[in-house]
Amino acid sequence: MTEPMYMRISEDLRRQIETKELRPGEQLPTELELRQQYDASRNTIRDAIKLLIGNGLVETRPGQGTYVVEKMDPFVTTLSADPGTGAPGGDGGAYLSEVSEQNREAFSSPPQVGIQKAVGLISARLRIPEGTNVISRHQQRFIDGTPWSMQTSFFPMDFVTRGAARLIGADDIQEGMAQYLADALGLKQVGYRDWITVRVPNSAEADFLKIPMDGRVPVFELLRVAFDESGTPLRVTVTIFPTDRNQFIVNVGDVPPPLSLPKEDDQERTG
Amino acid sequence: MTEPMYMRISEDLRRQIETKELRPGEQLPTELELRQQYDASRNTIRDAIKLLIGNGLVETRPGQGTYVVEKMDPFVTTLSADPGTGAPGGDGGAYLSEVSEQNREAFSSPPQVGIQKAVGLISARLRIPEGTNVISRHQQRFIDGTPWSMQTSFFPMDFVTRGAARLIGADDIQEGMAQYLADALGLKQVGYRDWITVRVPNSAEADFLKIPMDGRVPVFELLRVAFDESGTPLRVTVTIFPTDRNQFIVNVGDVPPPLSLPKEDDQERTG
DNA sequence: GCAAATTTGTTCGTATGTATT
DNA sequence: CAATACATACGAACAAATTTG
Repeated sequence: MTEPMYMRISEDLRRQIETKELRPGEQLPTELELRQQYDASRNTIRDAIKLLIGNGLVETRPGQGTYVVEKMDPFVTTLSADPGTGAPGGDGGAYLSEVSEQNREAFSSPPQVGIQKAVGLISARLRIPEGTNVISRHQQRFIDGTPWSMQTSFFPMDFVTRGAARLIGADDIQEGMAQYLADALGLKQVGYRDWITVRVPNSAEADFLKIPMDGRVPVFELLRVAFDESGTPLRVTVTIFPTDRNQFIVNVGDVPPPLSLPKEDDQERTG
Repeated sequence: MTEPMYMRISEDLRRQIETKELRPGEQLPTELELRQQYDASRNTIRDAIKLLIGNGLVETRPGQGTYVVEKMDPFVTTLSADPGTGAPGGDGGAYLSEVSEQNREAFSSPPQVGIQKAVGLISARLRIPEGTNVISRHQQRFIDGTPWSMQTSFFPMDFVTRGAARLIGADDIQEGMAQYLADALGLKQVGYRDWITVRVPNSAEADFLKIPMDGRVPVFELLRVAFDESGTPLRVTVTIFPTDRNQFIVNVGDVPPPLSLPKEDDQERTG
């Protein structure tokens, strides 16, 4: 009796989904039907479904119903690459190639370029005074037509005056940002630091990523600071990924290639 | 008018917190008071507070009230270490030393050791048949008295029969697991792969980590598979971290040491 | 194209349970 | 034990999105 009703309902529905009693793509009973099945109020049913959404097991479509998510393979971003070699995963340059390796169709919107004053976190990470102008480049990304991530990169303004004019152009930099900064300014990127946090989306993020704006689906915030040989920050990139369809992998040392893409989302009870 | 009321209330309260109008540790008005202030129902107030909890800005204490979280510095786990050198962050061995570097007091519960049958994800990652016996070692961890993470490691059963008897002892392995396996079995760990996902906690996790069990605070699930020189998995470790007080850092290539611990949680609007 | 029916989203009100002071 | 405050659960109404006739 100690376990709340919404949790028991959620666990029962989860079991049905994991045992394929409810198949991917299938519609769950409506809230009204579930209310009758479990003899609970509509709000209690909705509390139960919220937990399933947080687990990425179902999605709700207003006006239609609640559906078991198609086992859309989660997109896996590898944060660590062979140091020195190819561009790292998750970064602008490597995005398209990494996606195509997984037999998926990637698309990036043209960059929305702007100039703004660096404040707070951005100025601190770029190590420039608050209020200094910075270039921002914002892109929205899709995989197989599904909105996947939102990325904004920030560069010191003087990169442009020193010769990297394409930074303020609204065109993709095909060769990759690290390569372009090396070519245009002689700045050699030797490493980066990623900082991973989780929070609830703001309304702009929820809107683009097609996730509920009430916080049931959190987002990863990946903040990447790239450095040159002298340890000077070259750029700050913030990427937002919805947690219901994104995962990260970090390889350290010698590791064998993955056997296959993860296909199980099993919740092993580790407690 | 398009933005729901609970969201506008949440944003107003967030502004008050970020401008220190409501100071860390301070109690928010009670739900009843907020209901009067914003002329909203109690459920709407609670929806607004849910978003603040998801952002790690406030916490609710039943019977007491809702409080602005003390700017408990988030614990930052570094997933990538100098390859070859010290034990990696987040793993059992390095946990205590990494924490003390941040001037914090760490404590690990004695391991709860058991033998269970490998199923699903565990057997797949250890590359052993389903149903094979594995050793599990479970620990709960605290920092400065606050529950911080729950970790369970899984080892093939034959490690014990081959000489690693301490694996089934309920004592800490002080020298670190990688070192012990090298000493006892001659198995040399040369790398590992981390796989980061986010989900809602189960009731056991919510109970220990002192987070609401209704999914307002998600958890990181960090799955680490360590490999030896031949690419054979040595162990699988699953660690659960509540997202409201944990962050990860990944360093790739040459990066300068962090200037200081992150102290700002500013939500830069990146959209 | 429009209206009705269906389904989820938001908001209100109320009552009772549980934890803390 | 009583008071306070959050947690759970019930019921109801209207709005917004979608599908169907």
